[in-house]
Amino acid sequence: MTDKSTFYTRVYAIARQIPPGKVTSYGAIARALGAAKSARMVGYAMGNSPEDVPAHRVVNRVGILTGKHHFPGTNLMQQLLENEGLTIINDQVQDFEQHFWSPVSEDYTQE
DNA sequence: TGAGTGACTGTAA
DNA sequence: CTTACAGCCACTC
Repeated sequence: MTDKSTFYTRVYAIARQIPPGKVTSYGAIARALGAAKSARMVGYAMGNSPEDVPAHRVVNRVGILTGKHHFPGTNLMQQLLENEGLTIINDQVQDFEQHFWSPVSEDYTQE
């Protein structure tokens, strides 16, 4: 715990960069860190993510709130996303690709 | 030190 | 189209 150079810390750094009203996938964050195969670790890291990390903006590759059960509330994650202006139906983000935000795309120029 | 686990992803049938 | 299986890395006990 004394060393913050863990993989988790890097995940938090990316998660904090997620703008409001946007969502991303675990694989996208993992890929941004250069460890695309460690997507599971990303989700696992979210379980220990501090409150300053919008973990509710992180979903799986299909836009489903896979980690909503890890939130204190039953549907808190969904409520938070809806509060961001997103539409959640059946624990799934509607127009996920439309609200998808890539952590690596921040270096790219928006078209 | 070793084995187990996981908020995932991609490919196959 | 849907369902199933295997791989993968980093962390904890």
